[in-house]
Amino acid sequence: MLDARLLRSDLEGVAARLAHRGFSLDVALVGGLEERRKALQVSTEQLKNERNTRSKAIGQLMQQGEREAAEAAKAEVAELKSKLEAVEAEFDAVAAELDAYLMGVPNLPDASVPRGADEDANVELHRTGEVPSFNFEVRDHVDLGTGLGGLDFETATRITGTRFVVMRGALARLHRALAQFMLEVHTTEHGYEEVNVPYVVNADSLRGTGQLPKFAEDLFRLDTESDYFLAPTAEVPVTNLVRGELLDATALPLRFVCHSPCFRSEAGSYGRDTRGMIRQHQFEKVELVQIVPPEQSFDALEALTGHAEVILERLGLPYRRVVLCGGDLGFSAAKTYDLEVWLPAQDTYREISSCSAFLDFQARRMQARWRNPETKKPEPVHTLNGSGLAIGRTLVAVLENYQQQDGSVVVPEALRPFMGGLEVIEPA
RNA sequence: GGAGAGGUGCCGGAGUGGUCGAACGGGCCUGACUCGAAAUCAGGUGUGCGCGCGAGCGUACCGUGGGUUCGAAUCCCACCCUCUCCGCCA
Repeated sequence: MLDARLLRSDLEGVAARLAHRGFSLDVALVGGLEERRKALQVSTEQLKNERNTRSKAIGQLMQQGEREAAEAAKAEVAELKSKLEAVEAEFDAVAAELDAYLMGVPNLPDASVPRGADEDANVELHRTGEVPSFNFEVRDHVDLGTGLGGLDFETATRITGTRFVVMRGALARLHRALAQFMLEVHTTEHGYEEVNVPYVVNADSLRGTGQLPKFAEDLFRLDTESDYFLAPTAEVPVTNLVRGELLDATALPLRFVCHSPCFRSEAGSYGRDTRGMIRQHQFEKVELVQIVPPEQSFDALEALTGHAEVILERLGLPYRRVVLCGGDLGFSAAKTYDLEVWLPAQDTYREISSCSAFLDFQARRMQARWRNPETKKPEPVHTLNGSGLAIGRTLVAVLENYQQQDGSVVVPEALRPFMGGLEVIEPA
């Protein structure tokens, strides 16, 4: 949610900034609604004031035993009341319309975000790690995983449907080792508190982080009666830890790391990444979330992205960092770095982590505040999150980058302590 | 799932139709006393929204949402949550 005051004071400026991310703000609509809202709010509050004052007077008349005067006053206020109801109904309608529109308006891109319409305009910032060269025909993770007897897409399809996978044996263990390794690094080296949260979240939480109201079709809803949804990312439950809170300055920054499954309907991505584990309805992720004082936001984004990069580096996976252009920015983000890992079989870099600063956008929706010691006033906190990392895609990257000619896969050294010292996963 | 009790401010806890944003106690902050501290005394101490350059004023908020009423923390309805007991269960 954008700052209503900013919207009022500089509607054109806001529209211009939103245009950078390809969103066209309906200036006439917002301006018109805002004008009506103001007039209606002022007059409803005036009428309420009058009603309250006169009702109190009636109370006094009653106590003084002046029944006739009281009855007369009641009749008058009753008249006032019907007028108030009409104005208030109009105000409610206008306020609801304005609010509904604004809940669908994305965050302002930061000034440092490159211009551009889509991912082609994203800017690569650096590449790290050596892209491996193979003197044999590389296999993709599907062939490798199937050959190792550990990835089974057909059985998953029988159990559930497409875009699910069954992992077995050493690969299931490798998958678990990745999660453990990431949690271990982030908790012991990067100062994150591990949290375990519900994977089913309510609509208020989803509105708070920005998945609702606009992106309902991307979510799995448990049933039409309740407002329960499967979490599409731990960002939702973890960021909402502070929803409605007024935090003391000494409590910040908060850093949370959470390993969780993620559920996405992937509506609208039919035909994309249909092979393998790249795009699944269910996958696991280790998520990093930070709640910080406003002035620390961008430093925290650099730090958090760096924390995710450490995982890639320790695993010896080549990757690059790109900064998303305005047009490729997610709904709630002001600035986003994507980390893309090298996938030999696709001969390209693929997203494995997305790290974003949301500034006060989510906090405003969530009413997550801190007491600024300078102003002594409650102000929205700033939120950030990033994958540290997506586990399924990391598994894909490990398999493909560490494959051997005979179809075996070398276990990256960093993972061996989590796999009982196993060095190589041999074909079944 | 069944039966009962209950949800009030930072905490405890009053308040069952009128001047209640809310007694009282505790906590916290400021000041006085003190060399300093304790104790004591005095004062202060919520949040959202709106209007206003501002001091400030208005409005809303006593689990949530509706309703009754001139007026609701207080009455009515629905829902949510917590606790106790029973049932079931990892």
